[in-house]
Amino acid sequence: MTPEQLSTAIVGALTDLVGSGALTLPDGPPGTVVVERPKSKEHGDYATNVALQLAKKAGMPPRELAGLLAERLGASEGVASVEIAGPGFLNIRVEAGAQGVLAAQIVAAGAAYGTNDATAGDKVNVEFVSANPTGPVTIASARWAAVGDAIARLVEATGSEVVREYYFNDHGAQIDRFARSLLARGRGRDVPEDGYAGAYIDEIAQRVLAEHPEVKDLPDDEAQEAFRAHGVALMFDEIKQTLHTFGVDFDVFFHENNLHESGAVERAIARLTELGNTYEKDSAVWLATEKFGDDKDRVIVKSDGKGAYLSGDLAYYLDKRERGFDRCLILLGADHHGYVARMMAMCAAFGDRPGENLEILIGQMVNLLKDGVTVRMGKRSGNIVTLDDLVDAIGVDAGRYALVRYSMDATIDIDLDLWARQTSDNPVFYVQYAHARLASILRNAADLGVSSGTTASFDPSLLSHEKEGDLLRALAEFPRVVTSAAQLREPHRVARYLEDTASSFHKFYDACRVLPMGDEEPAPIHAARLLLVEATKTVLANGLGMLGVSAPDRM
RNA sequence: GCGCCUGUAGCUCAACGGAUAGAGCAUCUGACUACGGAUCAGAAGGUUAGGGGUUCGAAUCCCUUCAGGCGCGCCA
Repeated sequence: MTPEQLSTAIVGALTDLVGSGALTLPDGPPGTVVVERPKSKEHGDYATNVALQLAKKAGMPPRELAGLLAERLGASEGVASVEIAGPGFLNIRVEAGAQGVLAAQIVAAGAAYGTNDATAGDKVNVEFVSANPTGPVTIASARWAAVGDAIARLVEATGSEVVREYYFNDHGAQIDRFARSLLARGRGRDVPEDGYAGAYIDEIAQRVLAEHPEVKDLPDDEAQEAFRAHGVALMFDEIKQTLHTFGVDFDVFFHENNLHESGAVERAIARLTELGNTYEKDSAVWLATEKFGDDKDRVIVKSDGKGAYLSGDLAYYLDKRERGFDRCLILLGADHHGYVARMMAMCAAFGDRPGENLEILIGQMVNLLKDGVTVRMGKRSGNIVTLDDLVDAIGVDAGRYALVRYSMDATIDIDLDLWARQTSDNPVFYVQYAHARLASILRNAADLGVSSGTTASFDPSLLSHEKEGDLLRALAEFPRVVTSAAQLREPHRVARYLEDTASSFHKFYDACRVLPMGDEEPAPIHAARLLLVEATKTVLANGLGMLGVSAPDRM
């Protein structure tokens, strides 16, 4: 008996009540009902607050409505008891057998358990990282790499077609500064005032010279262009490699230059003009964003005739839409939050729906603590902590998990010294350990010749121990956790869920012997528990997979 | 000055508007001659920054004060 099945049963009960005239609901019964796993066991296996929600509409005191429902629901198959509690909660207990079958269902579903097709047919573009190729991937970008990829995996798990995209900004003043810095270092001069410092600039300059010796003899202006082209290429390869090592692979690397060279920018502006949302003032072209909720209108073509920064994003957004994406997600750091209003206004100016066709997710910053002190970081200052550093220090799994475990709304402090210790302070070990332990039980079972048997021989009612029930209920929760995490774009919910489930497993393990001891003959209870072990392993592996974290069989 | 985010246990953080606000770490007390003790059982720890409001019910929504972070260019 899963929460979904209970929900269906409750809706059925409501429909019956309305049909029999015992209940009046102006809007009819709801399509689904929230069934939750109560925090306290005294509140049953599952609980629902429907009676509280519907009381007002039904014109009936909540407890009375709850009473009607309890009567109907109590007669349902698989339901052991229903109690009315507090202001009108329904506390439901489920029969062990009805709950235990879930173990077999999970094992049968395998890697598919937890996935659904709720958003099937949606084409979703997830743009993240998109750091300028003027330096290595920093720890700040690392957060978006981990979170963006996890969101992509989650959205895929709910049935959408997802493209991971990186917007490669190879056009503009930042790149000019980068090129000038390379030239300076390549010629043994100090970097310009507004240039990029940092040892990596030297390295890149030397590599460019080593790979392209002819650059050495070019005049400054030509050499600078050569440094720009080769330097950007080198930097970009490095970024791709870093992200790949981190388990993040993009489907599309979109070059900003394309937009400028293909006339896409002009086309986007023409489209907005057609829609009556641009105007000229002070010999510049403006986009009327204020009427779509922005603080003020924005320049898109400067008075010198050059496109303003926003013009590239106009064209880029239009391009994504023309490529058929229903939903465009963009992950940005909090230092770009000021950009959201104008982007949303731009979306509306195209006649699209902000929040639906365009979703901008703002994540707060990552602070680093070294020796208990916040490390101040900046590419320009050359004081950089990179994603590679993070991976070197704590590995890919711990790194990804640490970055994905927290709500994006929270700034996080990563204590490098602590994480570098690789102790079990990191909750990922707790989850991975549970998985390894599960794998170990299955190995031992194979050695002992114990098998979980076939679904036919599996007796779900044997899984009647309190800890088995707790674990089964945790496992039943997984699909809903995935769905809500995907909808809310909050992968940290999956991480928290996995920790919770791992905990339920460890408690079960402590209380319930899975394999026969000594000369004991294998009995149906061993087979049933072994199936529960397999089901748990499946859930942990699937969940970790959605976060891009490995599920090791041994540690 | 305006905008966005945050403020929850000693620390790091959870909690679709739900019941007694939960985990981990740290602290204290217990459990290993059998499936991985990287575990488990228990204790202690809170005026959810302060103050109003909305309702059956608020950490969550609204108003306000305070504190911190990040932004507010015809820069990119």
